Amino acid sequence: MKMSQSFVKTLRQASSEETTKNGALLTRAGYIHKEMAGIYDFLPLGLKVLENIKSIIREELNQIGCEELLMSTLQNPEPWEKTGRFSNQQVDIWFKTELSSGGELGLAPTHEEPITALMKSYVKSYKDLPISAYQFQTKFRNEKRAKSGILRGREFLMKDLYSFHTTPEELESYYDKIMKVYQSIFNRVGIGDITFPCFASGGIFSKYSHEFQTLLDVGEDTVYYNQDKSIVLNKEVYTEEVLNDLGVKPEELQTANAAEVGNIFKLQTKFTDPLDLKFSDENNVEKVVYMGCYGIGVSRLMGVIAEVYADDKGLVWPESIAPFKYHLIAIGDEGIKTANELYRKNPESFLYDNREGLRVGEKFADADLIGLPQRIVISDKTLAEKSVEITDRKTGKSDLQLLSDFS
RNA sequence: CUGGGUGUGGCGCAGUUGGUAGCGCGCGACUUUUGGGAAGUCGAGGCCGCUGGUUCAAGUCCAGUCACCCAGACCA
Repeated sequence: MKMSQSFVKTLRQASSEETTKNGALLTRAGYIHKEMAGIYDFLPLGLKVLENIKSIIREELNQIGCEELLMSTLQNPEPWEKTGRFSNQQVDIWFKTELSSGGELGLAPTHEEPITALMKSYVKSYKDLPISAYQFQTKFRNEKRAKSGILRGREFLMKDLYSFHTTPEELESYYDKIMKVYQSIFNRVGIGDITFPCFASGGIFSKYSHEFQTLLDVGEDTVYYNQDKSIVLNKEVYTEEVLNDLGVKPEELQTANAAEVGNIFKLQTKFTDPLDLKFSDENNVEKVVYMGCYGIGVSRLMGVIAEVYADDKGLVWPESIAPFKYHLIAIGDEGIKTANELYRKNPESFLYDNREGLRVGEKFADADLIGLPQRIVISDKTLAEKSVEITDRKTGKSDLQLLSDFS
């Protein structure tokens, strides 16, 4: 991408409304634009990061046989009424709207009901199971208090996966499988070492669930963990009973702030029962389908990663999700000529700061702010060595590398 | 939702006891500069969140309303 061709501009100062690193830096660097509290646009660079995260998730899920689909945002109240979740008393974060004919609709805050209803068209026999289907979808939740940049929004991108099984045992082993896949996803996006499966409340679904919590100062959750972090539990389930279940004593636990980046539930028949999703077994006996659901807040994850890696100069992206690998800056006529050639050969790899009339200092500052893994500078100085200068964003270390290595 | 705070050019802010707005950055043009956010000259840009009220006169006072921020509560 050539910066001269982008409508986006970096900002020296973020709006004072952005009080977190992720909100302020993503705004300044031109990744996001705020519409309203908890409602953001993703600009070209931000979209690329989102897409890169999605690709990693997609790869990992497809690898274990999950199928991707895309469901509707507008929700028919009918299946939700069968589980009691259309009522504002039960679920108080609905955005609702209506048809011109007067009928009521909801904007999906999640998709357990519609996907269970959908599966009724396709699940008849034990031969049809198991099924696992996921989507990347914009969810709407009328949060009383949106905050922390893109960490808690009213409109956000979520990956939601649902699995359907013939027995609780099959659900159990699938759940364990997803747990491992999630670890792998969080490793690949660069936060594996500070992200842990965490015992949490099952909410209205079940006694316990697992959250994936990333240790983070601005995280909204408080977690307790032991030394090697093999046991992590959310404050909301910090009771004597739970500590006994897990076999830990209070004095063995430390506390930290954390952000929930994923959550997995064994729903059992919580939804399949009221929505009447059944199958016939080998003996032609009708049974209720067992179900699990597994979420990752994709846009939140982007914010968490920004927050985790950012330094005082700006963003620092892990290479796996960076919008581009290289930030290209040319100095002098010869430098520009060489940079143009380099860019032409492989435009996908470079964010090329070819803006005219800027001093290099500004370009360097913007490169630090935007946070691509490596900055490449081409000038008379480097060309004299038939080289380019490569600076690692994270360590700040510079090296000359032969120009020929890039062709 | 409860408590506190804030709304003034794109962004950050200042506006004394009421007398129809100013600074910095950014933006545009030109000149000189050019390996870490340059300098000069000229210039554009605001019915002060919105509505109503008090007053000869409201950015300033009063009431209402909306939005945003923080803390808490909530969070499938």
